[in-house]
Amino acid sequence: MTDEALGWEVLACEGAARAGLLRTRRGVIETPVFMPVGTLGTVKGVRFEELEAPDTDARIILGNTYHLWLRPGAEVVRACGGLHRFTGWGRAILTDSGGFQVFSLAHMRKLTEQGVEFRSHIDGRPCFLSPEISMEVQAALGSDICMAFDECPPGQAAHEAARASLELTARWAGRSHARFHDLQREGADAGRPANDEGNARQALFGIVQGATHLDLRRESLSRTVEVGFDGYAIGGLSVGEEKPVMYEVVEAIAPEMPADRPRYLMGVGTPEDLVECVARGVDMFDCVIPTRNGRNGQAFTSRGRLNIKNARWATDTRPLDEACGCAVCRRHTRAYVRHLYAAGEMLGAVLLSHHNLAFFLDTMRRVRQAIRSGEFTRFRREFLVGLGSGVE
RNA sequence: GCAGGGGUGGUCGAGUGGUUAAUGGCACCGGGCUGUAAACCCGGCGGGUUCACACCCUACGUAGGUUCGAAUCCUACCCCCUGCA
Repeated sequence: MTDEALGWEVLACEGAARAGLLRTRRGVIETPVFMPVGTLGTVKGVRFEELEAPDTDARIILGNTYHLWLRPGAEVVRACGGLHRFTGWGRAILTDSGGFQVFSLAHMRKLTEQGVEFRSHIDGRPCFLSPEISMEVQAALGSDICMAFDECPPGQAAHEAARASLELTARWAGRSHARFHDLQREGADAGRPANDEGNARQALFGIVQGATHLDLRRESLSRTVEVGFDGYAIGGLSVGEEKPVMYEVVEAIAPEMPADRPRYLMGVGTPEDLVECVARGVDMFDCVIPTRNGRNGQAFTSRGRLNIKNARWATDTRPLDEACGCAVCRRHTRAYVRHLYAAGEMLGAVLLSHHNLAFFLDTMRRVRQAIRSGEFTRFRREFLVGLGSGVE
């Protein structure tokens, strides 16, 4: 077992922005990177072939502990050889720990020091998730990057509540770390690549909380770093706080995160958020927006958002985004996609999801290239102007 | 021809004397969605004036009538469906 689960190298910086290489046991990932969300072992509406195609070329996707734990169950995935073999996705996978569900399912869970008791959103039966169980599930899934089990408080959490939450998250970070490394030593990791010469273990990221309170964020950061992780994430943003506040927190905290580790901003964001947070020092992102909004009829374009449901596109024979070279934009018109969507045809949602992911991933490619060539400042300015120009 | 049933807003369909511009569904129009309880949720939806409160028109097959008041009751007519001839 190699000591380092991940390789991390910064290739270029511009201001706080950095372009780097993240070496996982399943391939090299150029950063800044956007990770499509595939909660249940599927990036909804998009086949793996399409995620691997040049116009998209996703190098790493997400899976979710909570959802896969409930269905089909960790042991089913383990019995099938881990999440990669189970799904047929051979590139890297990062699994979230279930911490976000502590927030998103807040009204149907009970929080204790030991862990969280959820009522299953599927059938209502009680299910207990803890740092240890989350690590066990993630080992069974065999993801390449695991996340510590955290508590994600609402963005508006007051100082006192945010402190209590942060401290619980810090204790859970220690427990996650301990159980994770025991499991690695025990060989519980179901996802070791067949051709893995280095016999690399899974990686584990810690999560910084503290809501919008910078003193708490700094404290959370130092306590998380104290535990020692392969990478560090900012959690608990884009969960109800105002956008300028989110940018402030990222701007203050990201540059203070260990420079020799990747920095991951969880759950963010819109195209604008990606560029703005890269500018503030973030390397990794994930968000459901491109797929969820795609399924709900919205296309992201270089000129802003386009609601395909709008009557104005009924006979528009242009692609979703005239500046986009994705497979959908090369072949289909707004009129056709709108027709599919209006008719309730699943292909409408599929095409929008594909385009949105291609747009997000292409944006990140351009971001990386801009940083490497020292033109990120200009890129950022022009990109934002483009987004604000409006779809005609 | 006789008997019975029925004609309601873009559409299907409630409503059988008084908060009825008229319940619902669909269609249509618009908005939202940030570590996915989401192919979901919310709003609008006769016309006109008004920023708005509000007001004015026009509406339940057609034309009359009864009534303080009618989509609802009465009469005639038109049309549709079912059964019998």
